Amino acid sequence: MGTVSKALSLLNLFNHGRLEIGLSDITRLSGMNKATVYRLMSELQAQGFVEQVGNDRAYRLGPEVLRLAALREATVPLLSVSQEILRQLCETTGETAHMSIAQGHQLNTLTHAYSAQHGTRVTMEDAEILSFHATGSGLAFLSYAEDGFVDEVLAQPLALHTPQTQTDPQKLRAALTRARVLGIAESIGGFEADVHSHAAPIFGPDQRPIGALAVAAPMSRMTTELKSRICHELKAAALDLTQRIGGFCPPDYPQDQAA
Amino acid sequence: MGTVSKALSLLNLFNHGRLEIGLSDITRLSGMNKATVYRLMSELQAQGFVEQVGNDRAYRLGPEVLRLAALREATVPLLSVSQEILRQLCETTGETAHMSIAQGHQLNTLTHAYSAQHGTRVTMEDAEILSFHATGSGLAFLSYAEDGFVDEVLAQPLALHTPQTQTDPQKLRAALTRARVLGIAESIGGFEADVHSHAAPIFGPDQRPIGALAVAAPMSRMTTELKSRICHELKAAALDLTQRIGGFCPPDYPQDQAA
DNA sequence: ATGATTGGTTCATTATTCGAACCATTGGTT
DNA sequence: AACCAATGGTTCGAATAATGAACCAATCAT
Repeated sequence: MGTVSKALSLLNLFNHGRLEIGLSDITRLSGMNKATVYRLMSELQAQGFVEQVGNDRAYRLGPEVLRLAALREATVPLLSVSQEILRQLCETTGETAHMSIAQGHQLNTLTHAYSAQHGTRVTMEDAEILSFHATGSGLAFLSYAEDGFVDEVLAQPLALHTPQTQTDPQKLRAALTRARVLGIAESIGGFEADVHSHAAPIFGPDQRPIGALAVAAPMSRMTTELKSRICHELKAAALDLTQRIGGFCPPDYPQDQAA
Repeated sequence: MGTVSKALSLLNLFNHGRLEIGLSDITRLSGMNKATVYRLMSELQAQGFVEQVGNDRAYRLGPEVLRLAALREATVPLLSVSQEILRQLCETTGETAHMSIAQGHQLNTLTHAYSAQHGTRVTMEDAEILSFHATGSGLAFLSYAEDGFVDEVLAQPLALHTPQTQTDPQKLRAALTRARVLGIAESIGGFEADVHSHAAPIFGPDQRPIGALAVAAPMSRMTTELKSRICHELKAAALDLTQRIGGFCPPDYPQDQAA
């Protein structure tokens, strides 16, 4: 691994539970030498990717990432288009909608929208890490991911987020096959108890999945009627998003007959 | 300059006019060796900071920056708070409002809001590079920046964006002094012809400026009455933003008497 | 066919990164 | 007050990784 990758991998230590990290913690978490970490962080800081704050000198992500994100949006308007689509999707379904993308072996939520229709709702955080095997989004992504990638994910230890989490690779593969037929994956209480989520993959210019669009509802509200409305709206929304960011569905992706 | 800085500096080659760049162009623009550039870009690509697209293999910013930006927003909600404030600011003033932050020797717009009040308006792009000496935002930032920083900026050649651009360091310093007294800087047609912009600095936790909030109006609409409304609203908005991101105004920053 | 691009690769040389040990401060315990 | 265990930060010889001129292969316009 080159120096640049090492430095950038340090940025992956930050997450919602660890927005600020001190030098010693970074050293421990990364397993690198303290002097190395210090130099790398200093360079990241000089470039604005992290900043040091407070009297404990803890590091946190810097403002430079905002500029880059704004430019990325100018290149591929994934966020802005998603937000528009999510606003509509959460209204037509009455439930929480969110979008996430895969980066390496991680699936991250990037943006979400709530419906005002019900008093209770599934709540979300942006930049949250989802697991592939326990969420609708993850399964939707995997259902059209390369075989090798699926193998890698299923070969790793699969966390048991709730008592309902499916961790049997055999059964997960069966779920992926079902998802490929429907174009929609679902998870019933697999990540958060009491949450039933449906998701559809989003595709990039190379016809490979880049992430997923999902609708998450409290299990108590899930009816056959709601389920079919969600599936219908979700597929339309995911297709719309795929196309508007310049992507293409693979030829074997099931299209709705009525369209 | 370390390897990490070299790699990250390559990301600065991207801008609105150059969203995608081929290997040879990056080599030329950066002045580095082609093999070096190739390796650095490969590492950036492996980490998701850039991606290669199309049959010409051109590089563009990757999705990883979105994830980091979402996390940065969770740390310091600069963007989301700004957007809320800008929506209000553009309504009360009837003119285009925008927010920009300084990173190194660059000032970048991050987000903006248009008013629907008039048929004509000043239009903006996010992630646009502003110049310090020719914009209200730049002068607002400089008016409370460290002396050394001001010296550095004014020592560089100052671009003449329009015939009205002020490039005399002497007169610019005088403008900064005026801005310090008012808490507001202005630029009359200095960056874009026909645009009159007012701006107020935004401060970080260390009482130093991090960027600026600005209102840009067509010169033809600028009246004494509008000017005073803009100044009033702008100062309130900038103070609000500063406080809501955990920042503090320096003690010598002029507060409105009525508050 | 030709010549000039392009993206990508090789490998000996060289310069940078690495990391154990060290320093200076801070904050808590006794 | 003395002590200990943290913290962030620094040093310098040894080890490693970055460098860049030259080289391929493919594409494209002439």
